[in-house]
Amino acid sequence: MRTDSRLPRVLHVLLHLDQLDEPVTSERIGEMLNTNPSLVRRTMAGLREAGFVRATKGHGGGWILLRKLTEITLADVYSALGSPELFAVGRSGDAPHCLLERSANQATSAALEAARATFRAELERTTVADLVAPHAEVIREHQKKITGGKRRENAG
Amino acid sequence: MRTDSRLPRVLHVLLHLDQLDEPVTSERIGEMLNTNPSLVRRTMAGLREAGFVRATKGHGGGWILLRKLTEITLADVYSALGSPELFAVGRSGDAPHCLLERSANQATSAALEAARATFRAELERTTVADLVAPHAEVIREHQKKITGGKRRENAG
DNA sequence: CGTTATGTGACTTTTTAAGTTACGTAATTG
DNA sequence: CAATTACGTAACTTAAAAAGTCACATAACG
Repeated sequence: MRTDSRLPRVLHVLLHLDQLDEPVTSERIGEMLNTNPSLVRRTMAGLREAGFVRATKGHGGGWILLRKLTEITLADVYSALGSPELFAVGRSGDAPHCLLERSANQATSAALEAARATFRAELERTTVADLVAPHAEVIREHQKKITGGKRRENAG
Repeated sequence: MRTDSRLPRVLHVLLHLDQLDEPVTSERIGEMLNTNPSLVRRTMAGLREAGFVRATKGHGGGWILLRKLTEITLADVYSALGSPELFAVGRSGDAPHCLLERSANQATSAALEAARATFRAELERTTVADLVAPHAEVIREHQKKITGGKRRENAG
């Protein structure tokens, strides 16, 4: 399969939504992600169902954040995407008859599950707000330029 | 892409090779793996180049183990396969211009790299011989039946 | 020499995310 | 109300990589 890039993509979107007070259309998000609105809507659907964002229709509609980024972990986001398959490597078959094949599968699974646990732990201990913490200053500068005089409250 | 099952497959093969004193043809290995000889040869090529096995041509030819399974770690095997891409999940692009996208990518990469390190560590601390340690007794019994009275071949 | 078996290149199949198209539904504006 | 905007979603196409297949050259053995 092609590499699944939904996680970094929606993280990217959440960070942008946090910077903009008005609803952002799928069209504009599509430009940010270099893709089209329909795919954006499909990808964001999980986040909507999870209650992290809301999408409104009609004029002035689009996507808005419902929760602070400090209250959303990467694990939450990953789950909202349906917990996509993490690995490109896997077992050789389901419940094979051969004992040796089962041993080979078990060993492979053990290593993969250990890796998955590390991945989950890493996602769980990181909030979306944490992503930009290292760049907080740069981003704040950048945001000033964008929003000009308008006042804005930053989550995180 | 389809799930990469080369690691468990070659582990399975190594375990079988360890049980059989004579060279095993790609044809027979193909039966064990439910695939065809050509794919077996391609998959095993890395193990040959790494010096773990040798393939001999002609009558009575086939694959034999060159090293003890206690001396081969799963990490060795994985490397011999060319260290296939572990993850189905990945970043969203290469060196994106947008700062927020980069942050999203970095966070994703951080979690993936942590998971990869765990995977590697797990592979490194396991030898191929370890895989069957839990089943040593059962396998020893099984092997007796196979090599016992009749000279007979093991399926799958 | 004939048979067996590997080594390898070229091609097809399979699988799944990504991408695309189309259209229904809902909300806002005039 | 009508037009426009924007989401929601179904259906389809594209892309990429492992798996699978086929063909054939090469080498070893008897």
